[in-house]
Amino acid sequence: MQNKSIDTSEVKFFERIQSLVNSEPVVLSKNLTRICAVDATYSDKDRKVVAAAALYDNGVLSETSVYSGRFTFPYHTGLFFLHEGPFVVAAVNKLKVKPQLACFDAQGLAHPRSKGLATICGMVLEIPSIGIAKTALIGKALQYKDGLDKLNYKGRHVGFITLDSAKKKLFWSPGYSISLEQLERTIALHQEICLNASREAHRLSKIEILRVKTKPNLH
DNA sequence: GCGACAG
DNA sequence: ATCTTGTCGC
Repeated sequence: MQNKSIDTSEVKFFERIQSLVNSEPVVLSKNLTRICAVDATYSDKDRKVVAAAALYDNGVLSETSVYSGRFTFPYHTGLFFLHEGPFVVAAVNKLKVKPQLACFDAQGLAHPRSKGLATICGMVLEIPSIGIAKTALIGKALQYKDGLDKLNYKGRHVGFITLDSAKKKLFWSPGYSISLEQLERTIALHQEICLNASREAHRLSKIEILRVKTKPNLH
């Protein structure tokens, strides 16, 4: 049901392009203070989408942005970036201050073609990025450290698994211009900021779509 | 071959 | 994710 609106040749075509994506990474800042998260909320009935970004500076919310639009490309597993990417990228671009790290509610490396939305969007933005997903798309858990599992796929380490404050699993994977080692360090040092920013972005996009739905003429 | 499948 | 009411449980 979810992929009936995409032609099989379209799927193959976009998957191929995704596989070929490759770009020189920028460098993750040594002094990481500006971290943003971005999320989107949908109204499937009228195809409206609102993306919201929340920027934290030194652990404090410093700026937010919202982008409202209407989606055309449907959700299709593995091609999520085509569905949501344009909107979350637009929201991050509306921030006046450029983040040093962007967190996406999606996969990065932990993807069948190693390049989920977090990877693609970080590359488009030229901002180092990570994916923090609530469920896994691929891979299995391997015990690693206390409170930190590794996510493995086809014998490869592709990410980490943590538990949030409600003890629900979170699947972290490197996005653009970030190594697994840098991701592990980021989790150790900035996990709470990343999750606070994600919650704030989620909350804002939810609030904003209600406003958009109440005023149909504004979009 | 069949099922699963980020949001 | 969204569409949706009441309901079960800590």
